[in-house]
Amino acid sequence: MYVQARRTKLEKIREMGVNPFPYRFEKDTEARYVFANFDQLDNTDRELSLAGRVMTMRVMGKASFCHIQDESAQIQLYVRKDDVGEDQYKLFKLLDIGDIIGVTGPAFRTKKGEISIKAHKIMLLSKALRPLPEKWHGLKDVETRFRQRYLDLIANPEVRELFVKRSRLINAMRSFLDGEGFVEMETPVLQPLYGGASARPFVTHHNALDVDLFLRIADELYLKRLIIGGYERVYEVCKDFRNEGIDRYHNPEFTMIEFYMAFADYHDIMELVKRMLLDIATRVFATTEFEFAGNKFDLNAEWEILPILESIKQYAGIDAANLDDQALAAECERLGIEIEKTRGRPKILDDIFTEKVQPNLIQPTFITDHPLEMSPLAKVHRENPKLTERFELYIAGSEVCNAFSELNDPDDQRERFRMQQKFSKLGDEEAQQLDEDFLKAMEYGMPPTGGLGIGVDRLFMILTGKTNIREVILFPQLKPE
RNA sequence: GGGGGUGUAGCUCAGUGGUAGAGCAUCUGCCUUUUAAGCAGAGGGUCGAAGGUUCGAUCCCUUCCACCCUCACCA
Repeated sequence: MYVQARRTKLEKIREMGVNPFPYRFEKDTEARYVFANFDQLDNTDRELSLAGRVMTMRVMGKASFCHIQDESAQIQLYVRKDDVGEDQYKLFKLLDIGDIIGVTGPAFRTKKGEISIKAHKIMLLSKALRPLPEKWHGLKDVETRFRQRYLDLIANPEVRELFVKRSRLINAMRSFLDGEGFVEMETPVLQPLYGGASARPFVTHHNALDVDLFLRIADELYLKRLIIGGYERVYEVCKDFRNEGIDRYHNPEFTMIEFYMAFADYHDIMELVKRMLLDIATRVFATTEFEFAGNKFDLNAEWEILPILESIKQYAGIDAANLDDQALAAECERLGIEIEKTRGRPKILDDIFTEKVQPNLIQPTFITDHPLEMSPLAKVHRENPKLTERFELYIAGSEVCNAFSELNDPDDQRERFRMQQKFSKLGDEEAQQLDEDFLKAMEYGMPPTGGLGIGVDRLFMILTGKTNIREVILFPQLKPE
């Protein structure tokens, strides 16, 4: 019925000889500009052209007010019959909230003190056939907000600003890396083998080749091929796809940024990522202090470096290095940590870590030197053959990134893949695949390299205090209606 | 997958075993500086879906669907 009323108006507008969907409008001013420069604009004859969506209307017999919203702000229009003429005023009365219009006229301040535009000309730019969510209470229903994100963006300016921030954040990362001499590369989304992470993939099919292909779960192995190819600093901002559960920390497609730096080790990467996060936080948010889920942290604080076994000793009181598997399992039971007996020692350690250590890591903390079995792409620790040179950065109890001194010994890499194959046979659906093509590449010689991946959505959540990933992804995955 | 919650007008929300309510939006009339979106009046509902209990269900019961929270799984 709402739609019908609007269609009737649409016909009336057409009968007046007005095209309700014209082609362009010469917009020269943003609403925000008028507010920012009102002192120079007030009481001048300067004609400004603005355009935006009608958000409010107060229509009276011969003079009316409305607000239009453009990308920058909302501004009031004063439309007087004597100023715009009989026909335009008639047209104005046929407008609805939601219509997109252009206006030309000078800026002034009303009796009540609101900065406004006195319309000399009004132009309908697009007729809206459906009513907008109400303006006073706004749009709150989260399902509508996610399913019809455009309504969320129209109704909730802070959401519009949030996604601009997201864009700026990614831009800042690119600009930081570019400044460090990195080059952004593009690697395949469709891969004959999936690799570079432990996760279940999406499978698709290429008809002409008649082969199954996987949507990438990471771009790691391709970026390393580029390091082998002679680029010394590469990165990629990429969408990865993981065929796993959806919850407030996981969306099936998500954004990663990975970078690889030849001749560097994981210590260099720690230093680099710290500089990078400080740089982008300062540039995008103009602060280093944040709060996420009630936890305050400061990127300017000291970033502790804590080997994972040390962290377990410190927070769980378990000296895992000196315990055999049985004793370890007994300790878990004592602490009330449920473990699956079938899982190997690394998984048990991971469970302890997740349960007892991770929630305590509020200030930026590098957790380092993970056991070998957990890290099939990381280089053996130079001082302990059971460990790898790896770190994960934790902030506010969340993992933000994962990095290694990259494994570049092809024979060792082959062994690691074989170990993964064993896990796979034991039923680990996330075990990594043996990639002969990648091994071949490495056999041509890969320089010592440090590499890192940052989950961009997670990082952005932490920096904006959003505790649901759907708040930071424009079109999050939902079940079909 | 388990537990808890939500689903009522375009939007935000009340409510009841006896044919459904408010504010805003919509429609009509009035109005040349209004504004929580002017004043007055009017219209508007498959009460998430299907079944059951009942003389009668939006309300009680069952199943299903979607979303939120939480646990599990999972980076």
